[in-house]
Amino acid sequence: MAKADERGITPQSEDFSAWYNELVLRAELADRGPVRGTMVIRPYGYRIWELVQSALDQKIKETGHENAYFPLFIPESHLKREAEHIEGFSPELAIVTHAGGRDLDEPIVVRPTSETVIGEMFSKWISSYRDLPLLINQWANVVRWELRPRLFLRTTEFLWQEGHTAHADETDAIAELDIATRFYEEISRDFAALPVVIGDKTASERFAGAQRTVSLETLVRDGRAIQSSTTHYLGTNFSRAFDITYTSQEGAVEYCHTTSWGMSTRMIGTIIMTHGDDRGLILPPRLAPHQVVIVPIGRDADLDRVLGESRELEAQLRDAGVRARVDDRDQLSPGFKFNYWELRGVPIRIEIGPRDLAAGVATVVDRLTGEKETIALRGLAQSMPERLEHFQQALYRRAASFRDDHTSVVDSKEELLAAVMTGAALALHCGDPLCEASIKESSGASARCIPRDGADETGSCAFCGAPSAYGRRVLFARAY
RNA sequence: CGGGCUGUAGCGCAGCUUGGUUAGCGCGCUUGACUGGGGGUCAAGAGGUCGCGGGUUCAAAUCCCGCCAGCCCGACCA
Repeated sequence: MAKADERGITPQSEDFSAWYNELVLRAELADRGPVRGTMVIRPYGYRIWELVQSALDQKIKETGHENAYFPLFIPESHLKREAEHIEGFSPELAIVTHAGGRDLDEPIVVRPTSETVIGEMFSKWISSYRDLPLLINQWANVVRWELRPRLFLRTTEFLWQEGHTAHADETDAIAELDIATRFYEEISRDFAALPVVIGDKTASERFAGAQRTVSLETLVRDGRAIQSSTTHYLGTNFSRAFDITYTSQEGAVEYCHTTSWGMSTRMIGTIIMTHGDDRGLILPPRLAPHQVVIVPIGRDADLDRVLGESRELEAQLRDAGVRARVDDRDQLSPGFKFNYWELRGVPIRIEIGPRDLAAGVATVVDRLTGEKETIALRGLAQSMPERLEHFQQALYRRAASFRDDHTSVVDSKEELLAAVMTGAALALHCGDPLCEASIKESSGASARCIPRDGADETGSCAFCGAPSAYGRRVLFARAY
C-alpha cells in the first residue's frame, strides 16, 4: 500500500484503493469489525445512510409499498427450493449448525437475501386476485461471505432495503420493475448526485433465479463501474418454488409473478468514489450530515464576538432548513478545521473572523471548486438553500462529464480492450455468454448492462465479429 | 483458493541482516503558557504481554518451526 503523506491521504492517481480505504477510515465513516469483512458504520457514515434511507423510504411508501420485517434465519431447505437461487448463493452463505448448546437437526442459513422466507409467507397470505398486488419492503441486514471484502462496497454483513412484490401477471410485475427503477434513479440523481446508466443485465450477469435484472450503474473515478442498485423480475420461478398462487376472477388457480429490488450501504461507497478528490470526500448537499460548517476565527474579546455571530448565523441557517454547525472547538487552529471538514466533504464552509465582522461579511468557501467569496452576513442564511442546490447540481454535472469523458463507443476488439482500461465501452455484442467470458478473461471487464436509452443499432460483435444481439450497444467496464 | 506484503504504544513506522542489559521516532493524547484567516510553538507528562505457541541460546522484537489475523492484486461476487 502506498504511504500517505503525514497529514493528507494517498492521492487517487497514485493508488486509488489506498485513497479509498484511508478516506473511509480517516473521515470516520466506518471502521473494520473484529470479524473479517465486517464493518462498523460510525456516526458520520451512518447519518449519510439515514439520509438515504429517509429519502428512499418516503418514495417506497408513496408508491403504495408497506414496510415489514422478516426473520434473519432461513431453513436451509427453503433456500434449496429454487435451484438457480441456491446455486448462485451457496458459496457465500453463513450457516448456523449449532445453537442452544447442541447441533441442529437442520442447518439454518443467515439470510443472504430474503426471497425465500418472504416467498414462504406470501404463499400463506395470497389466495385471491383481490390480494394482489402485494407490495412489501423490508429494511434489514444480510450476510454474504464474500471472498474479497471492501468497506461499504462489499462487506460480509451489510444493510439494505429489499422490496418484494407479487403480481397477477407479467405486465403488472414489469410495471412494478419500472416503479422501483424510477425511484432508484431519483435517489441516485437527485440525492446522491450520481449519473447512472440503466439497463438490463445480460443473462450471465443476472440475479440468481431472475428472468430479468435491471441495474443502475455508476462510473467511479478510477474508471470502474459499480452497480449501485438493482431490480429483478423473477417471473414465476419463486412462486412455483413456494407455491405462491391465487385464484383469478375467472376461478382459475394461477402463479403469481414476483419482483425484488434492493439498494444497500454500497451506495455510500459509490458516492465516495464518484465525488471524492485528493482532499477527501465531497458530499452531495442533500445527503450531507452537515451542509454548512461555520469556522469562527479569533481570540479573546474577538472570539466572543465572532462566536456570538457564528451562533446567530447557525440559528438563521437552521431556520432556513440548512443542516449547519459551528465548529467551536477552541483548541484547534482554523487551518486544521479547514482540512478537517474538507476531508469530511462538507459542501460549504463559512469563515467568520474579526476582519469579516468589521465589514459585516463572511467568507464562504465551496468544497467543490475551492473558491472563496466574501458575502454580506445579512441575507446569507436565506440564500444558502439556493447555493446548496447549485452545489448539488454542479456536483452532478461534474460526475456526468466524467462519465461521458470516460465512456467510449467502440467497434473493434482492440478499441474495446483499450477503452475498458480507463473507463467504460459501448459495444455491439453477440450475446454469447462464452464471448462475454472471454472479454472478461482478456480485460477484466464485464457486461454491466444493456443501456435502455441506447439507440437502435445492429452490426457485428466488437469482440468476436458474430452478428450482434439486443439491437443496441452493451456497456462494458471493469467493475466493483 | 493462488500470488505479494504486514503484524512492535491509539495511528503510522524504525529497529531484525550481524541476538546483548533502560525497545525508539513521528503524529495523536494529558497539563500549562503563548498562539489563531490553510494542518501553530515551546515545556512537562502518560502510554508497550514487540500477533500467538513452541524451540535454539547464558541471553530473543531480532534466529528456527508451527499457528493465527489483517491488507493489496487475482479468482469469486444479487
